[in-house]
Amino acid sequence: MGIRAQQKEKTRRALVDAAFNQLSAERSFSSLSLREVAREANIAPTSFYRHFKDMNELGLTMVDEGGLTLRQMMRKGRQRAEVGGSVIRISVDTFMEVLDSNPNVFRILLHERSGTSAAFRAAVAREIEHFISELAHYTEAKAGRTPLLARAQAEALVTLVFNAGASALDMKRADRKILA
Amino acid sequence: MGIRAQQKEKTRRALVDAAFNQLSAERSFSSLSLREVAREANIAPTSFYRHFKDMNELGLTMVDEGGLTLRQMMRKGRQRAEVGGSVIRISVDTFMEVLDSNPNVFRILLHERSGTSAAFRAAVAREIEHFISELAHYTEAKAGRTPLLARAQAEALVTLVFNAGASALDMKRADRKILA
DNA sequence: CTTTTGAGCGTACATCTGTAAGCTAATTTA
DNA sequence: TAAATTAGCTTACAGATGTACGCTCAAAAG
Repeated sequence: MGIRAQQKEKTRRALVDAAFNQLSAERSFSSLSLREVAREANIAPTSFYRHFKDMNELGLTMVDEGGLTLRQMMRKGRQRAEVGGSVIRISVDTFMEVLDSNPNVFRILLHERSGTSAAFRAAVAREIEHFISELAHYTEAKAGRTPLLARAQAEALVTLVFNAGASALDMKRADRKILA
Repeated sequence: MGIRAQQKEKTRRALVDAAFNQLSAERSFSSLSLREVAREANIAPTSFYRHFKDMNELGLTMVDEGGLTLRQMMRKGRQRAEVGGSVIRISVDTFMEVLDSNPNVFRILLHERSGTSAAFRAAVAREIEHFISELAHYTEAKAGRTPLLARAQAEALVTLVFNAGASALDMKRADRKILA
């Protein structure tokens, strides 16, 4: 990759990271302005357009990237669990760890799931679907579930964990343990 | 009530209604501006302050009012069901009707549940808690559930229905029937 | 009847927003 | 080496926002 493309990628990353860093319990993606993100990334507002058509495009990138990150962490968790223990227990625990280390990644999925952009909602739904099918395939292969049951259980688990995750975001560590 | 208080109440209603009417799949409460709401209610922007301290206060009023409306409709549904039929079936059907006739009331609860204001999230959580305990009391009294089981079932049902409701918002009537 | 209150208005202002236009300078291409 | 490309910048502008201030005039209070 040429010097030029390399630098461009770096700035693009700075934009994505800046946006993720600005997310918090009090700040949703849709409340971020293009200028704020550019400021945090240390580029001129108008340079933003060299990387994304608009804030919407940035947001969709973040949803995709965030979903991928989350899935990778969950996969890592399941691998660690190969040794033994219930899939559910492991999944829940891993998820709680994710919540602790990457709250903003979860936040954007959670918030935009019920957001105002149909494209966002669809993107989040797609990511959640990935979670479900990965988990279902896992229990099918490892625990010998029938496809139908595996799917149904995975769906229920992901829905529950997602909702519980939302509550957990507002909790202190001690209360999270009880919730888990 | 004096003429004056009467007129004030009328304007206040106009504000709340204006805000509800501006909600849609593409427009969340937090994206509404004070000026937009005032415009829709046909008052000067600065007159808004005669009724609410800020947009936040309006929003909390809407969450409270919306939650109340929803609960009343669900109660009506259960009464209609006294004649016979499963509580679950009736609850789900009633809820779908509500979604059809008052989508914006549901929208604000759904969206602000994962919103950026802790006060909003708490308010929504309180409303959901109301739903749960009302349903639990009902099944306890009518179907003879033990308190613990009634509570657990009510919690699960409300969570599931709420999530399903979110999906249903994006569906056409035919698909909603399948979901129900 | 006189005084006080307060809902609603108009004006004004500082601040922020997205984005258009055009330049610069370094990299890439030919 | 010369020409073309392009990431990032500066300047600029029109529009929107929240809200301070002070006025009016009808209703309420005394």
